Order: sequence, then structure tokens, then C-alpha cells
Amino acid sequence: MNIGDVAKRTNLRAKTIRYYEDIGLVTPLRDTNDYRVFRDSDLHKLTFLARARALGFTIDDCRALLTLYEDETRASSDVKEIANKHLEEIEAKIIDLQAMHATLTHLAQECAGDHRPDCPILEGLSGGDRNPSNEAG
Amino acid sequence: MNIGDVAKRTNLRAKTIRYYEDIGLVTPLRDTNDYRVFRDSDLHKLTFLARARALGFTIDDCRALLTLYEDETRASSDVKEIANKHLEEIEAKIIDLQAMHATLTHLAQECAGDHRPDCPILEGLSGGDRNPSNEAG
DNA sequence: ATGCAGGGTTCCAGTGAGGGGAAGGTCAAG
DNA sequence: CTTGACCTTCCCCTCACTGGAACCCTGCAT
Repeated sequence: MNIGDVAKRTNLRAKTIRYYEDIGLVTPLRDTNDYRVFRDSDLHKLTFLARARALGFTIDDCRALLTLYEDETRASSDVKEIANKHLEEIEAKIIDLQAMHATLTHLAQECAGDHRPDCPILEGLSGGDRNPSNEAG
Repeated sequence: MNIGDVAKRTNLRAKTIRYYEDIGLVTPLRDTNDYRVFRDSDLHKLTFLARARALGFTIDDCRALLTLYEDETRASSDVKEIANKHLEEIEAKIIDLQAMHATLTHLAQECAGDHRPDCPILEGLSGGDRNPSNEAG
């Protein structure tokens, strides 16, 4: 199978697949014309990678997960550890974003949003009343 | 004021402040020894930038906000528009992260996490049962 | 045989928002 | 005069790709 077909089946872009080969995540064969030739096993790996990336795992995590995926003697605890670590990072990001959202919503609510220059958003950013992040770091 | 003092007061790193000068967000004066000399107005700008960045605004948004901040004849609607656009982006990110979190939590819950190789997480990633992202794109 | 569209290949450069670190100049204190 | 803490510029590195140039290959119609 050529790279274009693999791209369609995995919903990855050809560029991305080449990149994944570059960094050693997959190693397709080569035809006599230098075209990449993907076996079923390559397709499985790339599908796996696409799903792991869609869940937000870093490439490094994906590499580790792929190694575990291919290791029949793995311990599921190793997989779960990676997953739990990632879950914690996701939670931290959500909390950060929710804090930003709350602060910015508060500021935006107080802003008239008309032709006048008075703007509580700018006042808040310039250090006016409330602290958008942490003042005492 | 030298860059180190400004860094302490703004909670920005010296590297970041130099970068902000590089991309034209601030333009401190220079002493005879080439040291940057920051005026109060520079300090205000950098404080503003630090807060805006802490709220997740991109550098481009920060530049626009800073321009509005300095423009006494601005319309607050221009500020609010940037803020609302950013709020939407934050909301979209939160939704994405929550979806990832839900899927991964579900997979992790079903994983024993012991010495055995059986792992619903890996099965889910390899395309086993549920779709982690969108199957029909 | 030729033309062309639509694959494929490599390589280089850029993204955002800085970070790391080298090599060197400057300043205040002892 | 030396030490250590500053400051300067410069260049490469990050992460996970993306875009584009320049070129080769394939299949089909003419």
C-alpha cells in the first residue's frame, strides 16, 4: 500500500506519516522506485498512533505505548501508569483553562463593549483591581 | 531599571523580556554600557503583557491589546471582541480536553493495571471497540 | 511517442513562545 | 586584583508537525 492510501485509511496526512518514519515510529518497506510500501502491521501501528495522538498523548508517550502494544509480555500496569499520568496532565490543563475562562468572563461581563474607551478588561490586565493569575508566586 | 529588576517585578524571565523587545512589544532605552534601561512605561507594558499571557492570549492578541491599551480613543468593543474570541477558543479547548479525559478515563477504568498483559487501553487504541476520536470524519 | 494530472521522493525552512548555554563585557565589594 | 553576580549577543533546541520547492514515477488519453 502506498502512502496516500495509508493516509486515507488512518486519517493521518502523508506528511505526518513520513515524519513518523523519520523519527522511527514506523519503518515501511521500499519499492524499487523508492516509494514507501506499507504492510498491514504498519497500518495497525499508524492507526494506533493516530488514536493515541487524538487522545493527546505526546509522541514520546506514543512511542512507549507502541512498544508496550507490541510486547506480548507487557504488564498492563505499565500502560495504565502512562494513561494515568496523562490524565493528570489533562486535568491540570482543564483547571488552568477554567481559571482563565472564569477571570476573563468576569472581566468581559463588566465591559460595555461599545464605542467608549472605558474598558474593565484593559484595566484588569494593567493590574487594576483583581489578579488574573497569581500575584504571590 | 535593569532587566533583572524588571524580571522580578513582572514575574517574567529576562529571556522573555528580551524576546518581547526582539518582536517589538517593548522598546527599552539603552545605557552607555548597552544595558537595557526600563522606564515606568516599559514596566507597565510588561506587567500588562504578563497578565495577558497568563490569561492565555497569544502574542498577536497581546500586541493588539497593548495597542488598544495605549490608544486613549479606543472603543471598548474592540477589546471585548478579542476577549470573546479568546473565550471561545478556551471553551473549545476545554471541550476537547474533556472528551479526551472521558475516553481515557473509561479505558483506564477497565484496565486491571497489574502484571498481566491484557489491557483494554491498548485494545482501545488499536481500534478495538470504541472510537477515541471521530471515526466518521 | 507525447502530454498531462496526480501520485510519489527528498530537503529546507518555518511555526509559537520562548529555553539553554556559550563567549564575553560590566559592576560592586572585598 | 579577583570574585561573583550581573548584563550583552549569538546560535541552536524544543514539539509535532506544515508548506513549499524541485524533482521523479505512473497511468491514461491522444
